[in-house]
Amino acid sequence: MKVKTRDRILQTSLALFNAIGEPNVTTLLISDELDISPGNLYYNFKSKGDIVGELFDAFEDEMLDLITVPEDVEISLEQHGFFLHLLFEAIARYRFIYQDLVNILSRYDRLQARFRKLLRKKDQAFRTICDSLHRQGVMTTNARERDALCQQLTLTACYWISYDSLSHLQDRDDVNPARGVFQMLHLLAPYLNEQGRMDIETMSRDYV
Amino acid sequence: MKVKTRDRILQTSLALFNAIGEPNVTTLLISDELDISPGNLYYNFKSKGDIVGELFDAFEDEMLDLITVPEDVEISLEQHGFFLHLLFEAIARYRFIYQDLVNILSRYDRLQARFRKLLRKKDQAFRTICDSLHRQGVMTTNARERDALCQQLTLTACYWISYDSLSHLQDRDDVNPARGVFQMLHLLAPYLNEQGRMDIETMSRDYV
DNA sequence: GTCTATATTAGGATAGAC
DNA sequence: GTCTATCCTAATATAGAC
Repeated sequence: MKVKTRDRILQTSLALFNAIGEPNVTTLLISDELDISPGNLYYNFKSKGDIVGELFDAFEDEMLDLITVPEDVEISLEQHGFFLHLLFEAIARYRFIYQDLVNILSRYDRLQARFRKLLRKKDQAFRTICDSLHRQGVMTTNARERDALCQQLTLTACYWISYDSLSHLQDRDDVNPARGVFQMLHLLAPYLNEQGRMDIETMSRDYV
Repeated sequence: MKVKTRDRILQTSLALFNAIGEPNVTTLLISDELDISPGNLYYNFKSKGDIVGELFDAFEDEMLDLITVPEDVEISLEQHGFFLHLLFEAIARYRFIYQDLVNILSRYDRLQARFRKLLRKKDQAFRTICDSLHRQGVMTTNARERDALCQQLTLTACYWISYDSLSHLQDRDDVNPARGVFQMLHLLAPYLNEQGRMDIETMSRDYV
């Protein structure tokens, strides 16, 4: 059975947004890429903003799924690394949001509060993980250090992909989450015990 | 003597760009704000891109001035704090560049290489400072830690202002550099000796 | 559901009078 | 140097036939 036009529009829009930036993608470009007419596009979506909105819905769903970390189980460093990997993959899939964040949130202002909420939840997730590592004796921080660290993790998760494509003059297409995960783990490193630091080294080696 | 129209255009454009984002500022809005005609604006500047270009020139000058750190003098933690303060002030003055970075660099592509160069120089400046702190025995890192740290400092300097205005639902106008400086110093903290960590605490207290 | 053709705007930019 | 009037283009969106 054929994929519905509506879904093809979403897929192609996402790909184009990620590739050249949402503000640079016109509805005409999307329909051209799909070999359909602009009229057809507008039959399926009331506006370009609706396409963005629906992609954001999907993004939000994936994120919420991911960053809901249970508070009552202990999390190993390795699990944390895996979590980061999934997180950076999800971000990469919807990187258009991150690459023009201020612009997009200012033009589609219903998205602002929702994105902010995700940030807060992400921060909370990192906090839960840090606390778990602390309880296990893998990590040592006081409350202020932990808060600054988690804030730094949230910021880095948010902007790493932009920074990475800026400094590595690479194709906007092939994004390797490994460097991001690596950088995030290195933020934890100074607060880990000897064993933890060694684990991180091992993980980074297996990774690249 | 009156300020030249040309300069007033630059000032007002900068203010508007910072306030609502460069992509949202039309040439008509600029001329309206100044109570001059759009024709007058175009008499002084060939295009909107030229205004952006000239503001970028000024930004580049200020930055180059700032991040040229001498390698043969030792730098105290306090001096480093002062340097960061100046850096964040300069970034705040030209925050429109940072807030729509990908977008602006993609539309005015002559700026890309130049911005990248600034990033590299900034990274270099941090490296010089870290090395000096290391020589003074204030800071201890191996080469890899130092590189990851400097990269993290560069990234944070670049995006802190966006992140800050995102998480603190504040006016885009009043930007306090203190939080940014604070966050940057806290990235160094785990690698400092006892005295250094205490100095940072003192500095952050005096600061807020 | 899909097309073609067209309306509507808005933004960047120019011409020519003063 | 400054203004008014206007042009050009590109982008969003709609109408109506098939």
